[in-house]
Amino acid sequence: MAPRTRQAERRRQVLTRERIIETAVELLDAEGEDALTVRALTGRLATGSGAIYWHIGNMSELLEAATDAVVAAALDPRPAGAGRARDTDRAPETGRARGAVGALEAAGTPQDDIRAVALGLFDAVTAHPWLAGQLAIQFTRNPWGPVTLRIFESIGRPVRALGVPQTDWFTTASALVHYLLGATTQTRRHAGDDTAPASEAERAAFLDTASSAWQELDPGDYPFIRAIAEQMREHDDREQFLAGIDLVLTGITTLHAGSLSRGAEGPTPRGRRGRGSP
Amino acid sequence: MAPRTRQAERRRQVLTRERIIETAVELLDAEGEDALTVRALTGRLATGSGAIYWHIGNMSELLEAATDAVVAAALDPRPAGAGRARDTDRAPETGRARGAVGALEAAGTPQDDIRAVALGLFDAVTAHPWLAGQLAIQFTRNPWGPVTLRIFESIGRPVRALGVPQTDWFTTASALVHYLLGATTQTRRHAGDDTAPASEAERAAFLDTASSAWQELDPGDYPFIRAIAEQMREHDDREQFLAGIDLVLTGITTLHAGSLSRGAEGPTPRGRRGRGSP
DNA sequence: ACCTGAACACCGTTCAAGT
DNA sequence: ACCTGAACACCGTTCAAGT
Repeated sequence: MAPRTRQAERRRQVLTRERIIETAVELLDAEGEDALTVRALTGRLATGSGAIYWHIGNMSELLEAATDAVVAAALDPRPAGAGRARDTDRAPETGRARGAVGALEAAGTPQDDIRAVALGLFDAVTAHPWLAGQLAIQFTRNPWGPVTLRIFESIGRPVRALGVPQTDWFTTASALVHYLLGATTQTRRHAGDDTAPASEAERAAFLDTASSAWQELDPGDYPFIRAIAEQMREHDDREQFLAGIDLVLTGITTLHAGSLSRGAEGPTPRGRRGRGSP
Repeated sequence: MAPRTRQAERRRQVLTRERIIETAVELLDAEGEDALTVRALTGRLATGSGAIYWHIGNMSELLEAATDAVVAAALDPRPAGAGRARDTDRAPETGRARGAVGALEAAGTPQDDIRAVALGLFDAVTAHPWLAGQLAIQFTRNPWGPVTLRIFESIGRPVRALGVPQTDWFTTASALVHYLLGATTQTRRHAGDDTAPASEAERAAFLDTASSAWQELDPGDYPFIRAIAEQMREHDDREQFLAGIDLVLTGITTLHAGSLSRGAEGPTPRGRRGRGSP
C-alpha cells in the first residue's frame, strides 16, 4: 500500500543507520547472505566504506540489527518504535485477526497466542531465507542478545497467561523457544541455495531426491531413517511445525494440570481427535 | 590412555583426508572457529594449500566432516568405522553404563536412551564450544546432511521403541530433534568468545551481568524478561536442558497414551513428583 | 597419483585527508 | 560531525609445474 519514494531520490538522502540496515535487508532478500558485503552496500548507497563504518561499527553488528528488524516486524506488524514500518510484509495467513493487533498482545487463548508468534517466525523465515541462518547464529554467538530477548518475551507472555507456576516460567519458555528455534532453523527452502523462497516444484523435487536417497541407506546403520523416508516425502512443513508446537504445549499443560487457567484446556491436537484418558 | 605417537613423527606421515579432519578438530578446539583456515592447516601439517584441496574439496566440506566426526564420537564412543577412536573424549557423566555399549544401542528405557543421546550432544558442545555454531550451520545449510541424519537416527530409534504409532514417527522425532538442536545451540559457554569451555566463575559473572541488565529493561516492553531475571541467574543449564527433554517426552506420552509400550510410563519429571491425574 | 606454492580475486576494517 | 577512498592484512581457491 502507498508505494512511493522509490528509486528516484534514493541517491542524495542522508545516510543513517536505519537506511543502512534497510538496504542490508534488501540485499539479503534479493541476493542471499553471501551478497551482503561492505562493497555491495557502498554501491547501493553510493558512498565509501568509511561512511558505513561511521554508522555501524562492524559487519556482525549490522547482521544482528538486520535480523532484529525483520524479527520485530514478524512479531508485531505495526511500526515498532524506531524506523518505518517494514515493506507491508504481511505473512500469508498467520492467524485470523491479523490487522490492528500484533502477535504480542493478541486476543485468543494463550495457546493461540503462542501459535501466532510461532507462525510469525515461521513465515518470516519463509519470506527471508537468510533469516534461518542468522537466527541460528544470533542464538549461538549472542545467546541473550536483542533477537533472543525479543522472541523470549513474545513467547513468555502467553506462557504466563497459561497459568504455569512462576517457578517454571523460565524453563517452560525456554523449552518452547528452543523448539521454535530448531524448527524454524531446519524448516528452510528445500531448494538450491540462496535468494527466492523456492517454488513448490523445487520443493517436491528436493523431497523426492532426499526420500529416495534415504531408501538406499544401509539398513544396518539407518533403519529408522529408512522407515520414515516415505513420510518425509509427503510431510507438510507448516503442519509438522504446528504439530511440534502442540506436542510441547501438551507437555506443558500435562505437567501443570491443576494449576492451569480455566477456559483453555489442552491444545486440542490438530488433525486428530480425543484419544484415551476417560 | 595410551598416549604415544605424538609430536615426533607427525611430520612425514602421509597426508590423508582423515588426518586433515583430525587436525581441523584440534585447531578448532584449541583456537576457536576463526582459527581454522587453510593456511593454519598447511602450517600444522607442513604442506601446501594444494595438498589440502587434493583431499577435501573445500572449506565447508571440511567443516561438515569435522562436525560429523565429533557428533559421531559423542553418540557412540567406540570407533565408528573410518579413522581412529577420537581422543578418549568420554563425556563427564552421561549415563550409567558408559563403556562397551554406545548411546545408539543402549539398554535402558526408551526415555533413558533419548536422554543419553541428548546428554551426549550436550556434553560434546560443552567440550567443543565451536560445535554449537557448526551444528546450527549444518542444520540450516544442509538440513538433511550427514550430521542431521545421524542425530535423527539416534533419536528415532528410541522414539520407535517408545511405541509411538508409525504415522507419528517422523513428526515426533522431528520435535525432539528440533528441541535438542535449539537447546544445545543456545546452551553455550557463557563467557568471552572462543576456545576453552569457560570456567565456573566466568559463567557466574556472565549470568550476573545478564540478569542485572534484564532488571533494568523497560517494564512496558519486557515485563516477562524482567520477571524471570532472577530465575535465569540461578538456573543450571544441564538441569534445564533435561527438564525440556522431559517436557517434550511428556507431550509425546500424553498424546499417545494407550498405544505406548508398557513397562515405561511417563518420563517421571525430575525434581517434582506425582501431581494431579488420579 | 599426489604435492608445491605463487598468484588471483575477493574480503572486512582502518585512517589520513577532506568538507 | 560526517564522509572519501586508497591501503592493509587477511581470506579461500586455482593451477601450472614438479615428483
